[in-house]
Amino acid sequence: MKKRITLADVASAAGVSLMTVSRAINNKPGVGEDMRLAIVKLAEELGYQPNQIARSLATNFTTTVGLVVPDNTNPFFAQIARGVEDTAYKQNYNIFLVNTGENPAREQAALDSLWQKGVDGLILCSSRLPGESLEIEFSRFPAVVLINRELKDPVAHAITINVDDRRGAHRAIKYFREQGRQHIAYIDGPATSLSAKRRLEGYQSALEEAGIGFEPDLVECCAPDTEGGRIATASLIARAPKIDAIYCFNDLVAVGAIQMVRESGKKVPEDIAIIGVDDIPLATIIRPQITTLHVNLRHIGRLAMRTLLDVIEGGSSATAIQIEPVLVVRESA
Amino acid sequence: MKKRITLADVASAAGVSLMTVSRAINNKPGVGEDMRLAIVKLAEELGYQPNQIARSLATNFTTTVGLVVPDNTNPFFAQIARGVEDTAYKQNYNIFLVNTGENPAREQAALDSLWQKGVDGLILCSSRLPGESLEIEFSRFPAVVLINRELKDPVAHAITINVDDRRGAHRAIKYFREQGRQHIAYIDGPATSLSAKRRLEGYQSALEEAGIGFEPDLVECCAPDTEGGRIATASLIARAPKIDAIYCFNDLVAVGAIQMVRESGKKVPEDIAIIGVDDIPLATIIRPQITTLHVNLRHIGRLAMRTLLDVIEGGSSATAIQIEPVLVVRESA
DNA sequence: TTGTATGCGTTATCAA
DNA sequence: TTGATAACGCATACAA
Repeated sequence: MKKRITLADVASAAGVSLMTVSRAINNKPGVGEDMRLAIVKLAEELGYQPNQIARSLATNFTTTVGLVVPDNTNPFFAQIARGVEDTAYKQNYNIFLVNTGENPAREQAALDSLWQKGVDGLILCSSRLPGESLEIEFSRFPAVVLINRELKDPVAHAITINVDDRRGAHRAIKYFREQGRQHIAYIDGPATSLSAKRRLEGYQSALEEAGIGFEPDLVECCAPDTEGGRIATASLIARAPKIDAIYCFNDLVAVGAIQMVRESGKKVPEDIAIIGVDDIPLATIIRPQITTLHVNLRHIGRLAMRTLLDVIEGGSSATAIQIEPVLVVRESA
Repeated sequence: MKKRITLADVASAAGVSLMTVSRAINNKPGVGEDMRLAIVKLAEELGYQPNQIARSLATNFTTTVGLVVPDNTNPFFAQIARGVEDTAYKQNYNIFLVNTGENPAREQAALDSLWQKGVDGLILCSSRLPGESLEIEFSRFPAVVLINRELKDPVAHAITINVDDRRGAHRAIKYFREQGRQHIAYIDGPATSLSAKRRLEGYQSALEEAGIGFEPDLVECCAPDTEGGRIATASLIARAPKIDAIYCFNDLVAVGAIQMVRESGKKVPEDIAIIGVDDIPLATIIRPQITTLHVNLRHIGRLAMRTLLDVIEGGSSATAIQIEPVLVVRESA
């Protein structure tokens, strides 16, 4: 393995002091322009690359941020991660990716580890940590962006980014109503999920706003996948044969719903219209293509990173950001 | 933001020297057992967490590795990343995730950046770098694992992991032959792709082995997605109506093929059998469920990280690892 | 404009 | 078994 070239190496090769080289390379004032050019050129020739570790020890900055997600395999977080990394790259930051597997202990361990590595900031997605633990994290990390989690009270250098699930549900229900649908069911995700709670609220309030009452019979919970959608739809149809529309927790559930509706001899969307959430790639692959609520997740990732950098640099901004989902009308509704 | 507790703080609180604390915490010899316990306990109480940056500067190790992928949004790499992170976590390592977007310049910049951060090793997926550049990287990183890329000559601390695409193609063709299929077509991916090249070779040699000649007319290239599969299948059917089996570059292509076969009035698998590659989640969601070549990508990720750690720790192993795909028979063939 | 001393928090090295 | 001192490579503060 090759030896590392240090500032000292460049300095002695240039016949100047270490500090002059440092200033030249970091574009700091106090160096003659001709000298600077010569030094930069020499450093390049020698193949000098700054040792970020030494730099970090001296400055207390690492140009490094932590990204904590439940599972980077989930397209939802994968898209966000991509967005985060995109703008991180542009700003010469690197990201530590950590999975928690929905396990609070592992999440806590991950945060400790990131803290020991001195990250400049933290992007925390769907944290499962209790509120008190979060507060402790806020107090030790210089900057935190929280995605998909709400805060009771605003915190100094913490910013939350959430999808406006209530608004999304409103859009979907309103669309159903405009199509003349009368009996709108909702298949919700696991009760533990924050989004599930918010979407249910949205569904409920939208129905009331539309003048149709909320019927508990028309709501069913399920695992947030295709199989869950199949099961929930089957029992929904059995229990309330009159339903003519189903709002689904996500697109995978919607796929299961579509399959089950068809297997029961009804047509999508003629007999039963279906709307999903997420706009995953699958939504345009299967037939009928799924009408769904779309959010630009990669954009959220970029926004999160930009916001985090703002906080790190001291230029604070809003403390709670809401993202509006857009209804993409395709074939299932 | 809270002040950091350092070794010195613990030392003065314990009334001993800095080094004694260091030894106690790192379980190094030279400390009385009673003393060690007392110090560890005190450190815990004070909330001491080692500063990894200082430690790295002193030891030249960072317990950090770089993971470079074209796009972490692609399920193929997302699965691998998850596997890598899983075992990294268990060994108290953190991973830097970087996307290249298939852009060699960005890939090179990413490697420089990781090198500056002093990573202990590198996992490089589907690198687009020319061979000479790769050699330079091998010489400066302490350890490298290359996924989905082959090396002409074995390199000291570089290890390659590849899916045995030729073998996979053989399996598929053999299965088709056992079913009595006579005219087996192949829809290949983009010619630039290494896997595409290997799979085509496998298809060709398998046909020859089976005693049926290779007909160029039965091969079509396409974009590696559903739309590509649709287009390729359409022209394949038009050109060679007698085909009764299609081996597809991946599952998305297979989905397109299935759709197009059906739209042309034929049945899957009765008239035309279809086999894909990858076993993505979609394979079990759509009907008919796709028969496909499965590789455990998460396992590959874990293997990659384990292997990398072996190299870092000096315990070298094999230099080229091949992973065998498994044929999962479902409904499409 | 340039150079010198000092410190960042830790481990390695030697001495007690 | 312990402790003092010098690195690690860089940047900050101050002196020339």
